[in-house]
Amino acid sequence: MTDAPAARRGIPGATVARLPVYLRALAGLAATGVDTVSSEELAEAAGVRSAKLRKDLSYLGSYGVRGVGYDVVRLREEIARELGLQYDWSVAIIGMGNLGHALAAYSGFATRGFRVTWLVDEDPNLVGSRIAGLTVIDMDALATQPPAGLIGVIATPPTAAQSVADRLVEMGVHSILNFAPCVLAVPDGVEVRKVDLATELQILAFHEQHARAELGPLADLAAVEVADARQEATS
Amino acid sequence: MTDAPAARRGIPGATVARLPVYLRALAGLAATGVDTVSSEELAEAAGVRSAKLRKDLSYLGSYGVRGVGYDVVRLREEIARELGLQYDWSVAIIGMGNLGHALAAYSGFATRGFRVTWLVDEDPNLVGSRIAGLTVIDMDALATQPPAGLIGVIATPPTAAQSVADRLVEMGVHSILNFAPCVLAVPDGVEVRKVDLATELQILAFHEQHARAELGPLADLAAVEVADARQEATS
DNA sequence: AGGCGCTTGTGAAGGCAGGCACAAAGTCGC
DNA sequence: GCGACTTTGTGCCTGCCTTCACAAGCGCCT
Ligand SMILES: NC(=O)c1ccc[n+]([C@@H]2O[C@H](COP(=O)([O-])OP(=O)(O)OC[C@H]3O[C@@H](n4cnc5c(N)ncnc54)[C@H](O)[C@@H]3O)[C@@H](O)[C@H]2O)c1
Ligand SMILES: NC(=O)c1ccc[n+]([C@@H]2O[C@H](COP(=O)([O-])OP(=O)(O)OC[C@H]3O[C@@H](n4cnc5c(N)ncnc54)[C@H](O)[C@@H]3O)[C@@H](O)[C@H]2O)c1
Repeated sequence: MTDAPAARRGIPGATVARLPVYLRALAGLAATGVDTVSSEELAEAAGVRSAKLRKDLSYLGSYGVRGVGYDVVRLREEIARELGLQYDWSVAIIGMGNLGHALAAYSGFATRGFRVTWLVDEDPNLVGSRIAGLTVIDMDALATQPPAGLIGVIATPPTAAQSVADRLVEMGVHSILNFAPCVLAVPDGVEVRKVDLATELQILAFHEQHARAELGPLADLAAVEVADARQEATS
Repeated sequence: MTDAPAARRGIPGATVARLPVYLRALAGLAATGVDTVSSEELAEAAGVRSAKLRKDLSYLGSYGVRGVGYDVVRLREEIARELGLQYDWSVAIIGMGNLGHALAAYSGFATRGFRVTWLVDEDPNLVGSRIAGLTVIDMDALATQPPAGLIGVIATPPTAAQSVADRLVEMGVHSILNFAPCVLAVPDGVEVRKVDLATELQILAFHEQHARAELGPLADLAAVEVADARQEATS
């Protein structure tokens, strides 16, 4: 914006998704006292190719020095600024079941520019109780003070996820992280990202099955066969 | 393979990643008694464009009927088979902390072709205890019976993740789901997928910042400013 | 039995992302 | 002060993914 002349709009989505990885790699390097890093070294730490890394960083501007590399501290600041981490973003977790509890107790948020500010549930037994130093409230209470820039984390059962999302959108939230295994319909301008365990495992199962098929055409499928014998064998 | 003449190799990765979503949408439709669905309807339920859906399904073969649509039951079977879900895959969760507990207690696995079979930790206080009906063991015990087709889920702190991954690879595992925020180095042929909270939030923060910038050039940044006043204001 | 309308499956085109390779640019040593 | 070495930034090319658009195919209705 006004204070970032080099930051042109239109950073590719794929690049944005990798910036946090670079940021973490840089944090690791900084912790070991390194103060300058080449694209080759940083790429190695981030698990990408160096050409890709350089192209990604070039979208932020020219913060490298040819023949030397990147200044670790400087690059961290630039990436963090690009991601908007110069602010502490508020996070509301909706649904304080097994997963919600684990998330609330997780310390990894605070260390990275995020502050869990609200814990929400609809269960009367939970509302009012204290978890990880916060008092659980209900959606109505959250709606009374909807801060701009709030990020909503949905950890309710899938059946409730859409209605929760609707209420969040209603109160002006336009960034949602969804743990419920379902598709959320939201208006344009609202960004939903999903974390889906079952999907990830199924993708792994696909690769596992194919890796196996390649090792041997009829390799023994040691995975437990499904108990209920299926009648139609072939089709 | 032998019983699937239509299943040609080389399904694009992007398509594989969407198949689980289609599968879930189909399950929802089947539950409501629908027995035939058009690409338009299914695409709507899955949150994608109908053309994309049709192209994705075409990689599996021609299971649709022109002028009618797809048979819900049949399509579910075909997708499930392609993903390798005719088997129950064994899952080992390594690291029984906050997250590991939540995962072990999660019922969403079993219902989708996955069976949590081993819970692993190195903490002597945890090894031997029972969680969600299973006895926690250590890595050595897991290594004595490494079943082919095992999927490893890493839920340890990031510092331990690489060594855990190494041991899993050693015992023949080549599908890993990593919850620890770090990059894992593995040999070719081993598939690692990561679930990374902090990354997802940071990506959301990026979009949040830009959505805000578009609404008004100098819109009020209501997000709490970082407490430690930063000396260098602009650059 | 034949036409009509609906939906699939897919060729073609456009866009985006990844990788290669090298010129530009800056540093270090002498 | 200059040359040689190192590393960045980027133009180009290749391949994958997405979207469009339509012909082929199927069932239903008359
Ligand atoms: N637990 C896991 O490891 C895990 C893993 C992957 C995905 N998930 C998904 O995460 C979600 C939560 O999982 P969980 O195990 O914590 O479930 P849970 O049943 O333990 O907790 C759900 C919580 O949401 C609350 N809730 C329900 N409707 C609500 C509403 N309308 N508004 C506010 N709160 C509401 C309930 O009171 C309950 O406390 C589920 O969708 C699940 O599929 C969980
Ligand atoms: N809790 C969350 O909500 C959450 C969210 C996102 C990411 N994560 C990540 O998931 C991981 C686990 O988080 P957590 O909150 O459960 O941590 P935790 O500290 O509660 O649990 C870690 C567990 O791993 C075990 N462990 C450590 N080293 C081990 C080894 N070498 N072999 C086997 N077990 C070992 C420990 O004994 C402990 O029980 C962390 O990397 C964390 O960053 C957690």
